[in-house]
Amino acid sequence: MNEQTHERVREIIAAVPAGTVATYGDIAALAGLSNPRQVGWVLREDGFDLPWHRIIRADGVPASHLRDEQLARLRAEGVLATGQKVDLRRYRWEA
DNA sequence: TACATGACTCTTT
DNA sequence: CAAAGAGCCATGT
Repeated sequence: MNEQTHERVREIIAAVPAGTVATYGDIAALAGLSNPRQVGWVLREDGFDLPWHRIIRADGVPASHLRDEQLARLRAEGVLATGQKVDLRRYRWEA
């Protein structure tokens, strides 16, 4: 993994404002990555000090193993979810 | 080098 | 609306 790219991903995620969400694909595109899976990789390896709960899948559902925790944190920021899906049209962050 | 795994996404059934 | 398949790329064994 490229160091610069890695840092760029971290910066972008850190820049996502509270009360909004972004998809893995969004972050990947902004960071210049072709594959969204790389974003997930960065978060898994080095995302403990980042607002990881604001990063969700393209269908509005958070990663399965973090689903509950993420939805809880988002709800606390004012991001409401229908069932397990967040309304991207309303909360999606745009750079 | 080859194969499996995973915080993904898109298209087609 | 749910499920399946195919791309995708970094890592670990």
